[in-house]
Amino acid sequence: MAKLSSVQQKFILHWGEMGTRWGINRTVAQMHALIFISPKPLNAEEIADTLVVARSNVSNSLKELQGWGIVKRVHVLGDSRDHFESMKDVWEMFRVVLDERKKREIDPTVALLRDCVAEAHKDKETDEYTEQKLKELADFFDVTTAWYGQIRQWPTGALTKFVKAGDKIRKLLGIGG
Amino acid sequence: MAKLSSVQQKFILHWGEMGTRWGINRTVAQMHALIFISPKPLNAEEIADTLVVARSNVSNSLKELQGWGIVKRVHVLGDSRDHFESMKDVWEMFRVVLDERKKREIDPTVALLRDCVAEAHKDKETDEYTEQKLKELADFFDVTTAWYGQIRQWPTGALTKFVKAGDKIRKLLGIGG
DNA sequence: CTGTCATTTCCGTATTCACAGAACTTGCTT
DNA sequence: AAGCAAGTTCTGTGAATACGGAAATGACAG
Repeated sequence: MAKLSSVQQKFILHWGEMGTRWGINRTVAQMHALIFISPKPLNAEEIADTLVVARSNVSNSLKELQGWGIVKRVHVLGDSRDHFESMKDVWEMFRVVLDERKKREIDPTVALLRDCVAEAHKDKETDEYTEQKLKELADFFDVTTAWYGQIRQWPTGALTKFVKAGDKIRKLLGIGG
Repeated sequence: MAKLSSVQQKFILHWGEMGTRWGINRTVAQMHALIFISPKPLNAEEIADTLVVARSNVSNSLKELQGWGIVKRVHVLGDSRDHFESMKDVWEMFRVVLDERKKREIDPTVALLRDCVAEAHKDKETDEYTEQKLKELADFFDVTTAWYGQIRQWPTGALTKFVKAGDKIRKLLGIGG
């Protein structure tokens, strides 16, 4: 994988750009792309050579990816160096990322919103309207996270079934469409 | 709203941080927070004064927010200046943002992935495994976007019903849990 | 114990991005 | 038609972040 094919390059560059759009460092995302499409575990040097970035950069970015839980350190027989491979299943990979983002970002946000609502209710300076809007936001996150909590444990493939069952679901819930 | 209450400040700052985590400029997110919790439409100067940022910055950020479709220009009787207000309904607001992100980021990604898969299938340099993984990614996005296409048109409140109907849904889809 | 290889940490530089202020444009008012 | 107010665009500066290279640490073999 030292030399990338045109297709591999295209994908890795695009994935890097996607990363930046979602608050993920470009090279972290590129590294993830590379490891994800690699048929075999890669060591740090291979990664650095392939993407033309410094070893130190690779080291830090690998730690980041492992922090997200989507890349794991593995060992290759007869090679003392650390190797890295990606979580293989796409569905599980996104589930892991979403779980992590929920933990890091959504949960603290809901907590803060609840605090704000409580405080706003007491103080005199905060407008009634503001309090209402913050409450709506908090409720929104509560519902969506509860809902995510349900579907996250569906087996892979259930979502496809769900899409196909569209009408039935609507009837079951008694909603228009 | 020229002077912010402690609660308002806390929320606006947090929302700004959240923005950066999701690839949105901090002050753009702060401005959105401010406009969202404001009981009345705000003009550019008020926003600049309240958040202590330059008018030019406000002008650009407002354009950005309008580009996302979650802030609109409105007029106030007896005032020639432009005023701005946020989309009021939280659910619709997030629907709009998700639609936009799908259009800007997901759709082009799927298109690129399909290109990559097709090209990889022809060329000799790209590993079979890589092709397989890219296909899985593309399929993943196809299913999730189709699924989003369904629930995005559910009326507000349907998601709550959905959460409560958890078991029934699972049975209907014939999946374990 | 010593030397080698792999990895991580540290630090200064470089690149990128955000932003303020000025210049410019538009449109209204008289 | 000149002046003013509001809004936008442009440009240089500053801050934040990313990154490369050097130094340090750790792991192992002889």
